[in-house]
Amino acid sequence: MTVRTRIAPSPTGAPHIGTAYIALFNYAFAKKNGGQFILRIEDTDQVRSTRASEIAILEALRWIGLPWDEGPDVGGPKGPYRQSERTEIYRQQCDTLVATGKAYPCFCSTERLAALRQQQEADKTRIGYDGLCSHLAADEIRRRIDAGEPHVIRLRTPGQGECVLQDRFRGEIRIPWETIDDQILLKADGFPTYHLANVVDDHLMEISHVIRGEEWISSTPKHLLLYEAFGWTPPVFAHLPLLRNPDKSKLSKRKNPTGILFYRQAGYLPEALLNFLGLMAYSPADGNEMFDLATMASTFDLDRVSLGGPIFDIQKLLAFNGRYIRDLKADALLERLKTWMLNDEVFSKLVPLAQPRLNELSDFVPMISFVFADRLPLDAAALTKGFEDPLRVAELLQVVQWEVERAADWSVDAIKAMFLTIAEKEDIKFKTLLAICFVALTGNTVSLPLFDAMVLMGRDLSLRRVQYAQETLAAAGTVLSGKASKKLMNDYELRYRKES
RNA sequence: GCCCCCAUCGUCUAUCGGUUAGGACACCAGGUUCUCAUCCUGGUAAGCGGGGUUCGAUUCCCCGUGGGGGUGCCA
Repeated sequence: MTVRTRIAPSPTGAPHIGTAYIALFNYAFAKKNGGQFILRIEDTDQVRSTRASEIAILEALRWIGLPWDEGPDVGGPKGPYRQSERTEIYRQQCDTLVATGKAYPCFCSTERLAALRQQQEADKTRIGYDGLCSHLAADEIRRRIDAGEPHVIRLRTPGQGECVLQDRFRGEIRIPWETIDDQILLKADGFPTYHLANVVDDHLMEISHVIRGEEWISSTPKHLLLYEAFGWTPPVFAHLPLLRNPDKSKLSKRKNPTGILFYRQAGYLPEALLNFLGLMAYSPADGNEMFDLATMASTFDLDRVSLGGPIFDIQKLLAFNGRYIRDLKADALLERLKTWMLNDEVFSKLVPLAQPRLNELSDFVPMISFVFADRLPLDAAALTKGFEDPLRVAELLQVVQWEVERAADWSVDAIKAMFLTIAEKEDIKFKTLLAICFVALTGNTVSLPLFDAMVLMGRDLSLRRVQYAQETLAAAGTVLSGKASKKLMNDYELRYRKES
């Protein structure tokens, strides 16, 4: 049997470090066995998926150095590799399930579902969908569909007994069927959910081993049930432990830089990052901590994967990165610096911004240096200058962080519009808001045009700077209490999201 | 609440019943160096608790405890 693995990211945001981590293990396992590694884009969420995010994901994976044998850009025999281009396949497959009674149409409204969820929450009996539509008579189903009533397709689950699944790392896992409700397979918009698309694609693309995050264990019974319903042989499942924040929670951008592109921008070497990721939940048999991708791919052993959730410790990554940089020959390092940021492409953007502010040529480098830095030395007092209540600054930075995360587009115009919105909603002068941001983003009260600089630094580094500023305030004792944060978030959701 | 997973230094981990429990990052001390960094040497630091199984448990089993994940017309 040919080993085929895949990484299946969802293009709904900045390419995540966790994606690279899972991809690395899939790649290593496939290559160790002379198999193929496939990239599949899971863009079944029409609302959140963007092409920009997809492009960024491919760019990030390419940068970090994990090549795929088949994918949306390079094609392959089992394409297309973008789920939004395969909807007809899912619909057909789903029809066969409905025809055999293994799945059924459900007409329940989202309102009813929300009420049901609320009720179950109150009764402390969370069991999910109650199966109201699972016993509808055939003629009624016909009638309602013909009437054009919106509906979804649900998978019929056993409701009793238990699902016994084999995890490559953990062995047998037993999950009672009664804890698994009738999962939606096809949404009202005709798009499949992850569960359907994932199973259909893994089968059609002949994926032999599904190496994915631990977060998927609890939905594996649904997947197994689907394989059975289709009469297909399921792949081997291997659930890797999740990367964690220092506080042990699932790695999140709130507490860590999680964007792959942040690491590129901050000046990490892709081979160092990859090596470090390969140390998460894994240790090579020879005990040598420093290894390249080819070595990992040729010696990889699933039996050497450990299951405790590893904390993504930037401190150690930094030390690794330093070793990699120091091991470079000087001329090779120079080349790295050029490809990184020190090149004419970047300078040509910077020169026109700096020129009006130059008196001596030697002013140039100090003026632009913040663009090339990771963390800037910051002074809490400079951030809160002119504000009676420093907590107000902490709030504003938090709002800026959220808006930067959600900005649809990363251009000068979009960033300007973003800040105008914030100034208006926060009832604060544009100028006053920007003063804080100048300090946070550039480390100075006077600097190059902020929005241009932010475009050059990229979203991930800009975001990180805002977080550094928040940390600086926190270190000076200006911290939003848990309660205040929560209130701020609710306020934010209401004022920024609902109306826009 | 319910279901599932996990558990060795602060962190990443080695150990696949018998070890002075090893390495790496961080930290501390010393040395090399015009400073600093690098580099070298040394040091502090761990088997969550309780029951079993066994001649012997960090290792196997059970129960607690702790942490994590899931419980979406998100993946």
